[in-house]
Formats: sequence, C-alpha cells, structure tokens
Amino acid sequence: MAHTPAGAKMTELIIETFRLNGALISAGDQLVGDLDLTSARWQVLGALSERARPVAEIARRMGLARQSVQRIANCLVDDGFLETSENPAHRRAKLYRLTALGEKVMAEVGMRQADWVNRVAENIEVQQLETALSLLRQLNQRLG
Amino acid sequence: MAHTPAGAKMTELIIETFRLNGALISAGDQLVGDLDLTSARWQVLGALSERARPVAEIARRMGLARQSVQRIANCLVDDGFLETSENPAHRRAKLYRLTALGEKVMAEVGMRQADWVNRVAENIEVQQLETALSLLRQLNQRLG
DNA sequence: ATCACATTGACAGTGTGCTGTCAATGTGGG
DNA sequence: CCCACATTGACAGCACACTGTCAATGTGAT
Repeated sequence: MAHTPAGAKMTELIIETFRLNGALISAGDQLVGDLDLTSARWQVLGALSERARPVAEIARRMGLARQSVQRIANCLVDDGFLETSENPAHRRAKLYRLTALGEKVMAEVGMRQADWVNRVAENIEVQQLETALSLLRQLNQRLG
Repeated sequence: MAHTPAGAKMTELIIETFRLNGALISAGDQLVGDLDLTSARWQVLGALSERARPVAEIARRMGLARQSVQRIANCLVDDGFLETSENPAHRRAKLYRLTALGEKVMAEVGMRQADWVNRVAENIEVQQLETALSLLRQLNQRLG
C-alpha cells in the first residue's frame, strides 16, 4: 500500500498543519499574554463577543469538548472577564457574557489581532488564501 | 484598525487551521489507538523510522519543545517501541531507535496511514493541495 | 402525567504541550 | 589547559485538550 500523488501531498499538508497550529498558538499567546489572556481564553471570549451563549454551544461552535470550554469559562468568570446570567430556556445551562472588563480587553485584543494579521497576510494573494481556506473547510467536513 | 481583505481571509484561515488540527489529531488517535499508540507517539516513532536520532534533534525537526519529546520517548522505551544506544558524539545525548516491535508497529501504521490519507485526498485536485501546502509553508516561515 | 432519553455542570483523572531549574556533558576562545 | 557557554536529560510544575461518571435539568413519546 503506497500513497497516491494526492495522498502524498495531503500527508505533507497534514504535517505542515501541525506545525502551523503550534506556531499560531504561540503567536497568539505572545499577542495577549500581558492582558492575562492566552490563545485558548481569547478564543472563548471571542465566541461571546456578539452575544451571550451557554458553554455547550461555544464548545460545539469551536469543535472542542464541552468540558474543555467549561473549565476555561469558569476561570474567566473568576478573573472578571465573564459573568453569568439565567437562561430562560434552561436553568442549569447559564448564559455567559462579557463583563465591562471583558469588553474592554476584547476591544484591545481586536485591534492587536487586526494589526498582527494584516502584517502576516501582507503580500499574500487573496486568491491563494481563498483556495487554501476552501480546501481546509472541505477537509474539516470530510473528517467531521 | 480593521482587517484588510487579505487579513480577513487570513483570520478565517487561522480559525479553520485550529479546527483541522483538532480533527487530524482525533483521526490519528483513532487510526492507531488499538496499537497502544496516539498521534503524538506515532509522530515521534515516525521521526525515527529512517535512522536513530537523539531526542533534541527530533524536537527541532518537529518544531516542539525538547522536553515534550523527551517525555514521550521515555514512555516509548518503557513500552518497548524504542531502545537507546550510545552516541559517539555525545555521552549524555543517547540515540533512540526503533526496536523490532517498533519497526513492526510502524509498518502496520504506515499501511493504515496510506490507506486513510488516500481516501481523504480522493477527488481533491493535486494543484489545490500544492497551493495550500505552499501557503502553509510560507506562513510557518513568516511566523517561525 | 409519566417515564426514557438527551443535555448540562461539577468533579476526577489522563495525555500532550509548555516552562524553569539543575547537574552532566560537549565546544571553543583565551 | 582552562574556563565560559551551549546542549542535554531528569525533574517539577502549569495550561489545555480529552474522557468518564454523577446528579440535576429539559424534551418528547406514550
């Protein structure tokens, strides 16, 4: 059993994805470290920037396990970035939303992220980004 | 400060990369779980399939911290997949190589991986894979 | 209305990554 | 030759993902 041409390229792509994931998490940690955030905390806050949601919904949205998000969310409440409110649709599944501090920090983070990502994307063809994005989405569907 | 067109697409690509990384690790774990392996252990064994190397070299190759690989390698020795030999170039930096069991398991894993990845890559244009691969490599360089 | 089932939060435990520190071991400049 | 520096393995501790279990809480079918 050997690789097809597409299988061989796909294998290279997978290895490069592992590397990129590590590099991105590392970059994110550096970008927000001084705000008492990490890549993981930032992602949870980001999922709540539009509106309040229960933890399980965030987890589904991010493709993570419910309990992984739960622990981070509890931590973010302790640290004053999030607060909970009653969920009319489910007494146990409290809604999490940004506090004033959370809003303030996310505004700052948003500016830093835009600044950073614009620099990273500089001189890269939008067409090439779209091709790659479309492929990654297709792979996620195929593996999901 | 807002996103440039490329910056916006790049942000989407980053989120999709996080998802894909999770899905790939999960798929890898399922592929080799019954062999007492995980994605991480498999990757370390894979780095030793050509020839014996010291732990620190594997870490650099994989873009991971030295100590992360060290712990896994120690575990793989305990489990009989790896063995160490003296390194003529450095007394402390022992060389790690596959045992007979390690070779046997990696042969099986190689067949499973080829089978799996060929199926995943089926009906995907090699050209599209190459575009994405080239972009991911460029990003890794830019972030490294 | 009731009862089986799904969902949720809390808790406990594991695997994989990181960091920092220490002692032992190369390496190279003086 | 010797000493400063880099590299390495062991150890300890932390962050983030996973899983499984339990009790509490919706949901839907009968």
